[in-house]
Amino acid sequence: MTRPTLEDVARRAGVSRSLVSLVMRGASNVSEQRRTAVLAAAKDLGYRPNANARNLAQKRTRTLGVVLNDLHNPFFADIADGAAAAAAEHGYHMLLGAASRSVDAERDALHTFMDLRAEGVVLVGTTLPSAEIADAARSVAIAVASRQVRQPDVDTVISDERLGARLAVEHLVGLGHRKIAHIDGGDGAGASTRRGAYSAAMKAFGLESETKVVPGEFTDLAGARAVEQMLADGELPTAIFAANDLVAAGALGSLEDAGLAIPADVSLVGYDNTALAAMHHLSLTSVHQPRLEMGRLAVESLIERLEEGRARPVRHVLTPRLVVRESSAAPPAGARRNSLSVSRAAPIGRA
Amino acid sequence: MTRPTLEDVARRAGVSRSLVSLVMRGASNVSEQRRTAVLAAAKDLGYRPNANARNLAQKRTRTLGVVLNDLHNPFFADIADGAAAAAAEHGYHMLLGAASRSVDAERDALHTFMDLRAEGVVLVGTTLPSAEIADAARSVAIAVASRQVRQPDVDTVISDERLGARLAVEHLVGLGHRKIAHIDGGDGAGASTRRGAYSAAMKAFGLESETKVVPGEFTDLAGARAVEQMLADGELPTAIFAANDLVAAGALGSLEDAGLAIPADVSLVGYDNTALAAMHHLSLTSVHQPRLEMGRLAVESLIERLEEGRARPVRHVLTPRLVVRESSAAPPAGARRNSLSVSRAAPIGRA
DNA sequence: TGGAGCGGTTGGAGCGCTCCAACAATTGCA
DNA sequence: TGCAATTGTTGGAGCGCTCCAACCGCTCCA
Repeated sequence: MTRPTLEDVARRAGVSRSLVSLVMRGASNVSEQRRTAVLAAAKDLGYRPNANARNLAQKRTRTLGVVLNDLHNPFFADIADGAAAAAAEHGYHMLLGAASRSVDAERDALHTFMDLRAEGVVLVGTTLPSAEIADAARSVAIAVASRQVRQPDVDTVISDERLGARLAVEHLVGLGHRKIAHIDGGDGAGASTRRGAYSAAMKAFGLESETKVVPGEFTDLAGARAVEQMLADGELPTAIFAANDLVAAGALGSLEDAGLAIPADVSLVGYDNTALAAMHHLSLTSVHQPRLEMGRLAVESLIERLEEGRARPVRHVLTPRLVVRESSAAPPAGARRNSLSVSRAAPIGRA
Repeated sequence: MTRPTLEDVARRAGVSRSLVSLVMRGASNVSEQRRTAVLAAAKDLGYRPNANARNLAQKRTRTLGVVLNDLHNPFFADIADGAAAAAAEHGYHMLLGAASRSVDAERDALHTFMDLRAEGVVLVGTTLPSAEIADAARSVAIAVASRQVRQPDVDTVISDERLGARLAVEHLVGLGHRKIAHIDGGDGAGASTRRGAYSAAMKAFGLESETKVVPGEFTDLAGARAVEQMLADGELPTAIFAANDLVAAGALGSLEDAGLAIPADVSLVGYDNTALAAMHHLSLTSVHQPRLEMGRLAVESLIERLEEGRARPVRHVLTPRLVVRESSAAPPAGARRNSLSVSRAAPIGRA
């Protein structure tokens, strides 16, 4: 598999290496005759320029790396898509590195990009210690998406979590709810921020005393369990604000199994507005984050650093919005002053 | 951001470039004293070897590229995870290229990897013309996962679709179903194979006359629409074999909305056994493909080519299995000889 | 008629590394 | 005691490209 080089093409076309190089780079002042000769020779030989040699000689790579904490998270996938679109528009190659939720894998991917001399790296949802990020930022432009990192030289793109939680709570309060519980994401990435934002929102609406956080994690099973726990404790609220859509979906399942109707008996709000929430069958009210936009801004921040020489770090805080679907409505008539007393009925909907 | 080179490290440590190179590559016969001196100098300077220069000089990269047709497909993500694990075990770097379901983006990613002189490339679910794949295979080792490609020099890893469909149909037949419809994936990747496999399975069980393909695509909305269509036509079968889990989920929603219970009134089988199917709330019986294994085998095929010099192409056909959950059961009592006559009831489960 | 200017082309140096032959310093053994 | 073998270290060539100064042959115009 020894691939042809510039030299081979030059020889076959009867020109110098330099001329071939010019043609390959699409230079303008090359005679049409030679250009076609070179192109033909290149095609015959199946020649493709060696990017390693080119990068070395040019001292630039026009490549951006994106490190994804988890390939399975649709939220991250959207950010990557947004980043890809922006990279393409600006004429950069984009490479991905996937870390299966392992810090070591994240570090590996970051180092691989640094070694390849990627000009910038976007870290998406990574759990790398900020000191390491700051360290890397000394030799490559770095933007962090979907995580708070306050470091000089590191750009960040996040969405306003406090606002997101407030939108959810406000919506529910507007519908007449007071007992609004939060099933949290445990120690998942961003869970504590969201939990805090929920508490703050409750307080802002004078519902501090109704604040209730039920421990969970970012899975549907955790959502289901949390609801079962609430049912067992006889402390079901009239509305649940779940840490994300997956948790909300799990909660919904358990509620229906318990014979409760959504949203007639209990309202449900998720977070992230994933495809799951949009599913006709679930139709979850959910807080949307502008994911594509986040990826795009991360890349554009890098490009500002690279091409306009910006040095001062930038923080983008994007505005989430609430997408209202069918999982939220006014609380049941009798529940406005009291907590709903649950009569466990036989499951319906599934025989 | 001009990064330090070997030369800089050598000067600072008071040794030759060669010695630094040896240390960086972990060579054994270097005195302990110099090794620590070099390491210290490298650390002070924040030195990381330039992979471009190294790859160029070494004429190898120990890098594999993975081109994903779609970052959002959890099926592909699992294949990538399997590939990553195998690559790491064999000491290769793995880079991802994501194409948002665009052939052009797939081609771009493939070419980027070829230009970087990746030693092998795994194409996951790509829609690239086979001629192009064959062409690329002349200069880099290529394995294709989750798609049929019969080309010399190209390894393939697929799962046995005919068996998968047979498992689904067999399961339903075993439960007593005869009217088993298929909601297909339209012209999505692999949809026609699956459709054919369904027809073949129906025939194998002597149910050729009951064969019914309802057109759809790989979305939950299509699944929902297909069911609505069947309801409108008054031709609801007792069981539905959906092209994938998303379609099954959509179908389930429409069925429940129509007041039908799953699996009491209609049984449902999905495909891919995604996280969606496993969700407590849906609990879909589904055909599982060994996805991680597929990724692993793709990478191992490449490594056989690279390290053992295998030239003859290899085709891995993996065995799917059925994961039975709660969406399938025996057909309703009266339905065994006749088609179910649907009495449209008010939706339940959701008020 | 003799430059200046221009489009097109070329050789050579250099990018940061590896690899190899060669060498210096030590050790082992006849 | 002499020489081979061994261990540790080094300079230089070369990987495949880009970039730059220089050059060639023309045309154009003073």
